[in-house]
Amino acid sequence: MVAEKADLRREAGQRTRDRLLAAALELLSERGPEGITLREITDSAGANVAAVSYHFGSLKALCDVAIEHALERYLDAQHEAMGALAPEATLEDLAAAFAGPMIRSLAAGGQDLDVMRTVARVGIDPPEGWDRLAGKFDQTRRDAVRVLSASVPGVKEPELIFRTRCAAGLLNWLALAPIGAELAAKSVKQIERLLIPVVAGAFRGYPSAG
Amino acid sequence: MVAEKADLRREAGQRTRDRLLAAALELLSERGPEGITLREITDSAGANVAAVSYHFGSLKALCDVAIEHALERYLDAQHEAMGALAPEATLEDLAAAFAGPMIRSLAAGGQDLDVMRTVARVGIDPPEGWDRLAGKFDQTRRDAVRVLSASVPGVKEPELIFRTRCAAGLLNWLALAPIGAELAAKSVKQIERLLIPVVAGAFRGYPSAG
DNA sequence: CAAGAGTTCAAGCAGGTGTTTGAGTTCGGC
DNA sequence: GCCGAACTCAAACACCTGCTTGAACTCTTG
Repeated sequence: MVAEKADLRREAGQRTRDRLLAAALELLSERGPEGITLREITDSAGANVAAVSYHFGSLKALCDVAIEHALERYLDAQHEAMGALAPEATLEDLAAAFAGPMIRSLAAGGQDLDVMRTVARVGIDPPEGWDRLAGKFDQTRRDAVRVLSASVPGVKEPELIFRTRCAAGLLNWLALAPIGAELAAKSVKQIERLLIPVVAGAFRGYPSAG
Repeated sequence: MVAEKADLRREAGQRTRDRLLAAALELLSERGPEGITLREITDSAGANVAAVSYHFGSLKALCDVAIEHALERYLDAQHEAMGALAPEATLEDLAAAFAGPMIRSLAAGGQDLDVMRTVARVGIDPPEGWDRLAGKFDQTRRDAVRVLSASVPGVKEPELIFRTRCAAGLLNWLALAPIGAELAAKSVKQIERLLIPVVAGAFRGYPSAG
């Protein structure tokens, strides 16, 4: 309780660092790492161009940190949703948990949605970004397959993984495409009513093998 | 049969125009309109930078023409596939027709896949691009809903449209994301075996209302 | 108070951007 | 053979890119 001196210089520095990260996240969610400009970020954050070099070393490093932060928040949300699932959960339970973070982010907008869109872009914009981060999605995929293998009999694991990746891809598409923006105008309940049957149907497949 | 003089100047001009369009299409499919460079296109096409201004007026105009061409080829393929469907086609028939062009393009690669990816990017990269082209997708959507309304009873048309857009979104995601690249290594038959149950399942929804 | 670390800032750098220009080449029509 | 149209080209343009620099400012420490 002693060395709690408020070093105002460091606090101010942290604040501009955070503002830079927030501005970068918002712009990354809109245009991706390639469509972003150093001056855009610093203008939006109310900082000098040199602040990026000072706090992060380079524009690319700032983007990497912002993306990593976003991915962390994304995975936390997914992990929390999937972790609460019992192994004998129904397909609808699984679909609701799997799509839950995206549905809530769509309805909420703001930084939550920025996070989802930024992560979604990882899958399409920079080939090297995906290579570095691909492994991070394994856990959620395994969580889903665990439930699926009970709920969708007669379909082998590689195919269940494929269906999980399709469902994730669809959700990512919603985060980025105009249809997601239209969806975002609705309430959580309305979005669930529309989306969960689709996700669950994709999981189950047709004709069903069981 | 008379005025068929071969004007070599014009033919040569058309050839560089076509090379520019082909190079633009390939780069657009990889990085989208924002991630593209004039010199990249002209280098790849073996043309001078001024050729773009001469033949198209500007880089943006070249991209617009390339995207429009791609969209045309895309819609032709979809229209052909969906047009052959009988109103009483099964859900699997519909899914096979709906996903057919994408499946074949994934397996074929090359310019066919470039077309699909370029069109897919229209949905996410430039907000104004979608506004201009959104109407072009209505016909295919109506074709799908026509079959769906018979095969998926108890679900109203707006929801059927939503499911169709989800299916299209998933296919677009496959065109752009790494999972599509993995899929592309397989044969048409293998891709169909994996993908059609997912698309048909998304169309049908779960639990099925009928 | 002076020394110094942490942070911000205007200015400037080399290099890349899309576009224009004016001369140059190639060919058909007279 | 010569004119003019179609086309290509190197050079230059004004602007924008990410990044660095050296001086300033702010606050802590001694």
